[in-house]
Amino acid sequence: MAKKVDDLGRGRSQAVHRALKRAILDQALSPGSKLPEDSIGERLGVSRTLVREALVRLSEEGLVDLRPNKGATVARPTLEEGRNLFLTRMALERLVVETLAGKLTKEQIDILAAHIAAEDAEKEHATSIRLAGEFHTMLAQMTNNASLIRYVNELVARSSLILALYGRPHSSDCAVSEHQELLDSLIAGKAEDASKLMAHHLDSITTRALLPREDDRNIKDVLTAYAAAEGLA
Amino acid sequence: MAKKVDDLGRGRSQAVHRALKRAILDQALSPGSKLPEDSIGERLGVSRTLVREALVRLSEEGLVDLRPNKGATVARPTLEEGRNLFLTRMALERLVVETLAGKLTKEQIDILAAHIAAEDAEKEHATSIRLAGEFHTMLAQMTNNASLIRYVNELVARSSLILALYGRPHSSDCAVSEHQELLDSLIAGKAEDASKLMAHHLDSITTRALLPREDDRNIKDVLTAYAAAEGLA
DNA sequence: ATCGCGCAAATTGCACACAAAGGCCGATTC
DNA sequence: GAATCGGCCTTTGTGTGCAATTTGCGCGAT
Repeated sequence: MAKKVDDLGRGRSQAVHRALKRAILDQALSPGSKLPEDSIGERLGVSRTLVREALVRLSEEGLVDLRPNKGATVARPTLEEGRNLFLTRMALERLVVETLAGKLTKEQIDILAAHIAAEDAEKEHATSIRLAGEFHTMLAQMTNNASLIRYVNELVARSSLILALYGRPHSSDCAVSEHQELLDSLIAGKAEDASKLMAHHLDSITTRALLPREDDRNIKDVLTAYAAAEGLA
Repeated sequence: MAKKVDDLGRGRSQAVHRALKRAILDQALSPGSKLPEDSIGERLGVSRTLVREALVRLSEEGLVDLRPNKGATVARPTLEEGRNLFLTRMALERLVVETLAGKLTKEQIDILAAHIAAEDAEKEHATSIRLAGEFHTMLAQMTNNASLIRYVNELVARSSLILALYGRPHSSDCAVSEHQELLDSLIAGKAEDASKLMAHHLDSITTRALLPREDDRNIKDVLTAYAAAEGLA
C-alpha cells in the first residue's frame, strides 16, 4: 500500500515517519497523546535526531502538533477545522473524479472493483475505515497529478483523525454503495455525475458522522477544549 | 505578510526556513541549485542541524528536492507537473472565491483594493510577480480555512518556480485587471461568476505563460535541462 | 588517446553531548 | 491552610564529531 516513491527519501527517517503515521492512523496513538522524542527513539532503535525529523514531517502533514519547547502531540483538530478540511477535500476530490471520468483503464477499473468488494466483505470497523480511505487515495493516485495526490493523501489521513475524534462510533463512514455508484459514473464517463456523487458522498460523511449529536457533542467539545487550555488530560 | 502562525514553531529553524524560502522565491537561488547543508549553515550562522530541519520542511512543501545521500536542490518541476499544479490550484482557488463571495468585510475589501492598487503601480517585474502571488494568498487567508490556506500558499509558491522556469520573460503573469474584476464579483456576491473568473484567470496564466511558444519553448527547455545536467549555468 | 580503476575530498547520515526551557513538587511564608 | 517561590528533573533545542556514501580526479593499462 505504501508507494514506492515513499520508500525513497532518507532511509531510516522515513521508516520512523511511516511507523508513527501508521500508529496514529490506526489510533494506536490517539489524538492528543504526547510524543516524546527519546522514548520513541528508544522504542524504534534510533536516535532522537531521526525521530525529530519524522516529527517535523508529520507536523508538516498536519498529523502532529509541534509546540515550541513543549514537544509533539498527535494532532487534535477542532470540529471547525474538521468541517473546513472536508470542504477542501471535496474541492480536490471533485477534481479527481472529473479528471478520471471516462479515462479509467480496464486494469484500474478491476483494481477499484476489487477494492470495493474487499470493503464490502470487511467486518472489522477499524480496517473498514482504512479501506474506505484507501479507496479515495487510490482514485487520486490514478490521476497522475502529483500535487493532487499528495494533498488528497494528506486530507484523507487527517480525516481519519477527525472521524476518530468526532465520528459516531458505528457510523459506516463511507457507504460502500456510494463508492460503487461513483465507480459506475466514472466508467460511464459522466464527469458531472461523478463530481456530484463525490460531493454528496463527502457531504454525507460530514453530516452523518460529524454534525449530528450537536448538543452533547458540543458539550464534550467544549470540555476537552478547556481541559487542554488548563493543561488537564 | 508572513503570518503569525508561521512565526510560532521553533524559533531559529523557522528563520532559516523563511530565509531559504524567500531566496528561492526571489530566484536568488534558481531551480536546480545545490543546497549544501554546511555552507548554508555557515552563511546563516547556524549549524547543519537547523538547516537540515528547514530543508526537510521545504521539501515537504515541494520547493526543494531531497535525494538520499545526494543532498538538497531547489525543486525543478517539469512542465507536466506545472500544468497539473495549476489544475490543482484552480480547484482550490475556486473554493476560495466561492467561500468568500458576498462575505467580505469592509476592511477586507479595502485591503484587497489597496493591494490591487499596489500591483498596478509596481514597475519592477520580480516584485510584481510577488505581489500577484500575494493577492491569491491573501484571498485564501480570508477564508479562515486552515488546510485551504496552507495548500494555496504552497501552490502559489510553487507556481512562482514554474513561472520562473517556463514563464515567458515579460508576460504579465497575473493581469491586474483580472484581479479587480474578481474582487468586484466577490463584493457583488456572485459566487458563480467569481469562480468562473478565477478559473479563467488561472487558465490564462497557464496558456499565456506556459503553453504558447511551444516550439521554441521546448527548445529552450531541453537546453536548460541539459545545461543543468552538464553543470553549466 | 581512451577507458577504467582506485584513491581522496566533499557531503550527507546519524548519534551523542551539552545547554536551556518547562514542569513538578516540596518548602516556606502569610 | 493556601498560595507562592525555588530548585530539581524531565524533555526539548542545538552544536559537533564520526562513519558512510558519493563524486571527482589522477594514474596507469590497453
